[in-house]
Amino acid sequence: MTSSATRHFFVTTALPYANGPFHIGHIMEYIQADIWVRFQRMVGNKVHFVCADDAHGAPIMLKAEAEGVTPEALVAGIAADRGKYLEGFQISFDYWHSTHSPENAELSTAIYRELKAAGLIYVKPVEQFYDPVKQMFLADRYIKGECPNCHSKDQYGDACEVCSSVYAPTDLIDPYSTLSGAVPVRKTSDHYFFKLSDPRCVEFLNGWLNAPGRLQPAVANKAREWLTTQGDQALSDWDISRDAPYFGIPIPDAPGKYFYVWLDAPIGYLASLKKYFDSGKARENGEPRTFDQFLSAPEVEQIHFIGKDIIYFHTLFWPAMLKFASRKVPDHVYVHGFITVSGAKMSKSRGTGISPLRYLEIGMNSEWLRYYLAAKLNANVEDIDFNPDDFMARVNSDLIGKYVNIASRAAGFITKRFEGKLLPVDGTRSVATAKWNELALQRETQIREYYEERELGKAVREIMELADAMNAAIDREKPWELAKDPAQATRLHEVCSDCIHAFRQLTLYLAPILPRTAERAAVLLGLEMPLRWSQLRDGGAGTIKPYEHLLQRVDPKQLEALFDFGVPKDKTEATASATAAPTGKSPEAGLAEIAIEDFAKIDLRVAKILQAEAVEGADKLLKLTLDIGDAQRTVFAGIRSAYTPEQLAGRLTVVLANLKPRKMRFGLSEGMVLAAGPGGKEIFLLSPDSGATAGMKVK
RNA sequence: GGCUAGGUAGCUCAGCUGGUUAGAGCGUGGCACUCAUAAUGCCGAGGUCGUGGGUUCGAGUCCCACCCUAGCCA
Repeated sequence: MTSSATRHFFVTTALPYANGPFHIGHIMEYIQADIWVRFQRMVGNKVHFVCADDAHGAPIMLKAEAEGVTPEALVAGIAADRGKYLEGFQISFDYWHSTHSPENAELSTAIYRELKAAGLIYVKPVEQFYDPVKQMFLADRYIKGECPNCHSKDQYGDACEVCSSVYAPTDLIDPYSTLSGAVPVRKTSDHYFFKLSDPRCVEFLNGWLNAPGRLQPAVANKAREWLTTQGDQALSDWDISRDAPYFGIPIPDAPGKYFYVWLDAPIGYLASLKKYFDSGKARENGEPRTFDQFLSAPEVEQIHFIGKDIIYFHTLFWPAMLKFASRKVPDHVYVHGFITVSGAKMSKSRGTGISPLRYLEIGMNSEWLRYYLAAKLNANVEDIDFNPDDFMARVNSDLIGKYVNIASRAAGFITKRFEGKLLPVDGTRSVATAKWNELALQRETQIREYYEERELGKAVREIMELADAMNAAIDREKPWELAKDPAQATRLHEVCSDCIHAFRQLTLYLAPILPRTAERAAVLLGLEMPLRWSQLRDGGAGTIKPYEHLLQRVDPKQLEALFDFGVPKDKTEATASATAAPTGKSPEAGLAEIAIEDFAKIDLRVAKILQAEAVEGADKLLKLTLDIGDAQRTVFAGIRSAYTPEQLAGRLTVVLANLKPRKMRFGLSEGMVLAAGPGGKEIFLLSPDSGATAGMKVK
């Protein structure tokens, strides 16, 4: 029952850069947005949900060149793969387009012309590094050199990774192009700028940012800080042009100039929507208006889901661009944090993180992930952690043990004893389960609000509380005992009918998160599709089909397979392999006594460190080659924060030689060197007194 | 370095504008039960709320400093 009028939404997720497949972070964002979108549809609102590939820019141009294909072909290849991810995770986009499209070129050009007409575009010469071999200007990331501050070699053009100082690429000592190796030359070229510092922009943005409820408070704060900072950090104008060669959209009346990819990327939201309308798909979805009518309609709420890394573009440039191109501005930008894996930041280069494709390929249920993420997501800009043990516990306990279990406990009786027939809901009956319906409906408003506010974790908690209450009520009624007494048949029928009605309501509450399970449950229950929030109040008599399992449990083997890249399952293991002492606790407090036989199982030996080297891609590990007397061993030790390779080579230490070898991403670690200390810089490697030689047993 | 957010039971997280013995779920210990995908129910154990100061009759909740984590710095 919606008392308010139907709302109309235009919803997007951030456009993924088309130089590679989706990673788990993309999928998380899509799942978050998709759950919200499905919820809105269920309560009767109209949503048009689109996205597109972000196809332009130098990285794609260069990658295509490296692979010997055209940028178009590269992007098409990426796009061809998108569908299996989106279907696999049940992301219900209405349209998926590309920024490399006629619609986007048309819209970008039009918006640019309007900004120009508004007096917000100007041209200014810019001196930049230029690669004389590749014959192109170089973005900061394509220039390396020696840090002007700490003199570390091979630092990028914008900041030093060693001393963290920030500088201009022209400050680098002995700069070189990472593309050709050539020494870059300075060259001047005209660049086009969007005058964000214009008082009109600043005034507009102040108003836009401060509109109540528009942005999450943390996001509004951040944007306001950017907007109001004075001095050399003050808001500056935005360089929106790039010189040829560039894969992008040509700037009108400016030969050899292209729009910077970040100008046409957000316009891609509109381009995708336009294509969706022009292709007739919007009409199929019940939207009679044209693209222009819809986009400019005041009641249409325009909403962007994005990650916290691109707040700057979406809260300053994007609304300002739209405003001064005389268009409607976004109503909300909803920002989420990143996903970490076992507490470690995911990173493609390090190979950590979860491959969404692998997740699907090894047969893991997409709804497990949808549920797990929903259980952890909130409306804040907070990172959330994917923890394998937590994942399994959460999914198995909540979805199987609590939710599905309710149907599973009652359906057998209904089918075998009552020919599948349900009694209608009746709160006046004396059975313990009869009151539950009322309880479930009391929580409706709250659950609805949580969905609306993107407090998915809270919604899940609320729903699971209901499931707990039902399971407890079933235990009070003991249907298995009622079943033994023919005189109690009616009572049994009442209890079990209540269970199935409860299952229907829980299914509806969970449907935005578990669309496929909800659909299968709907078949079982004979519910009309698509599912609607109003079916919470159905509660009549009905007939169900014989029950089949709707969801499987998470199998630990699958989780192992998911992480079987040699990545340590939890990052403490990697460091623990080097620090034998339990941190912070005295041994007598932490460990039980052992017998001498136990100690005899431990093969400790003096080892000579023949070689020590940093491990590329692991900032905590050193790779050690050890002489342990009769053999050489490779050991990865998490001691890089305390030792440099030079300090270690040649010295003696103690190694646990019969530790089960551990496969790591970087290779096999065949032992553990002993060290003490809490970690960080305070790690102290053990050494024998002088006279000891490699291979001697420690006893 | 500047800024932002966070640091609460083994794990994942709630704790509104400061107010009686700090909560939940999972895990764990015990008991019960067997309808249910080793599912469910009942009872219990577990926290000096990052550290150190301060304000207050009273602080996880406000202020200051510091430590740690993550991110942003166009």
